[in-house]
Amino acid sequence: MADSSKQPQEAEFVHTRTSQRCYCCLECVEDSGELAFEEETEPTSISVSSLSMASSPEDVENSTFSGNSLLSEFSSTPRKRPKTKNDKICGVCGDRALGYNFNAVTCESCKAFFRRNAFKDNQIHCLFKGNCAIDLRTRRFCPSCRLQKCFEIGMKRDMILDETERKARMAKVLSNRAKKTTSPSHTFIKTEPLDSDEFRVESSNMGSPSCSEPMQSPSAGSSHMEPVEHLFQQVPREQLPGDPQLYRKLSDEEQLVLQDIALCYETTIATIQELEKEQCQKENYQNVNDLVNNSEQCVRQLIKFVKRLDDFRLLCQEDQIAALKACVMKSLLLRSVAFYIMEKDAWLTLKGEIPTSILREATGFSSLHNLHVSYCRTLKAIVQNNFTLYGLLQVMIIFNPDGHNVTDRQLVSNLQDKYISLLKHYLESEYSFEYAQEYFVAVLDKLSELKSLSDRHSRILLQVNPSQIEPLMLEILNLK
DNA sequence: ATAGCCTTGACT
DNA sequence: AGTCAAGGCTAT
Repeated sequence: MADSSKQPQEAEFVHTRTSQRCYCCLECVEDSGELAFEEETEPTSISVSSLSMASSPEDVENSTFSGNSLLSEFSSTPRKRPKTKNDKICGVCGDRALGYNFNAVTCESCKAFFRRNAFKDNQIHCLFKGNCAIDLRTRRFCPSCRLQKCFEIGMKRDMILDETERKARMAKVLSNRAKKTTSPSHTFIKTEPLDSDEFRVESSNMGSPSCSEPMQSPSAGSSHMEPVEHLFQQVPREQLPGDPQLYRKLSDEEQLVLQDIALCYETTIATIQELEKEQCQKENYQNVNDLVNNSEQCVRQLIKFVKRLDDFRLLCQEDQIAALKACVMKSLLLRSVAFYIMEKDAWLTLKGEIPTSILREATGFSSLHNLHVSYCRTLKAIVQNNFTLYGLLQVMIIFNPDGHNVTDRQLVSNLQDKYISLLKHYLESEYSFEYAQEYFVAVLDKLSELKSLSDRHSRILLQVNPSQIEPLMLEILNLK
């Protein structure tokens, strides 16, 4: 999903992806974004939207600048590309440029510079007045001003692949290489499994990969947990009917959408799994402020996910923001399920495994803790590590017609319907018409349950001290 | 650390 | 097949 599917311009991005995968191709082909892109004639303008104070979307995502606005995250300010191959000039230093790098025309060296330094903006400082001239000769002298100029011309640091995406990319390269030398039978992501161990964590990282194991370690035996035998029981694979007629045959388009969603969700969730498992650092989770701030990475991943979701672009900008804000808490909860380790009653986080008890200790609410853990266990029993299901759930959460401040509720509802239907089809294709029903009901049941749990969590936000909350979280949770 | 070159996958 | 835009490698 990483790679060059990340296109430099929002308008083009929509078109590129939708022209192949989206249900609404006709609309997308003639999408006004594409037309606007062609008609735009001011190549060097830096759009200053009256609605947006941020100069670039990554201001939002990384929240290190002031004046953030989520609006800028979804606004497209297309610039026309240079007409010919050879008249490209690096927008940073004026050196010869070969093409777009991270959304702006730059030379190779500024491209590499940006890749190395885009996330160090608060570590490097100008030794002069912060307005050093940057040209081919002086570009090395002041990294701070060079980086600032990179941002000014529109370079986007969220286009730099993160560790997970890089690994995915390398995995693909290696897999292709292997294919060339050996047999060609390899699928990168399957959409079948509920019993899978293709949770692509290195096997040792998650303890036992099979969460359906009816075992509970002694350390996990808290009283609030349902016994495993009360959890959703999957139909053993050998019990499923053998006759292909009893399964739905997904259309090519449905398969593509499902694959896309699964991969999207997987890549935005896998970062943490790649990290080495360290000892728990409970001191990082002492109060609600810490809980909120430690969720920032998940919110960034959520933003990445929605940005890759074709249908999300069908919403107007205001609804995109509204839908995003409205789904944050539920999305975080869903992620907590994905990161939940049943055997240990813990979550895998950036800082290692954290026992779920931190939720009780940080908030002071053991009832909330019980509810949350119970939710993790019950949903995990259903979804296990199936990214297709997580992805579908995430999409259905995003397209919530009841979302606060959403204006075009009918459109949002229609989009949700589409994915509910896709979920049903998917389950029918995996578990047969006979068994799909109970999965379907179970999944939707958990989806509706999410609302009350999310409301409970939202209430503890009253405890936060806004002055101690990261800007992105302040904005997205409306804590300002 | 920088910058040029190379390899690669996605897309046209 | 060609183009584009990612990341990797490596001499400086």
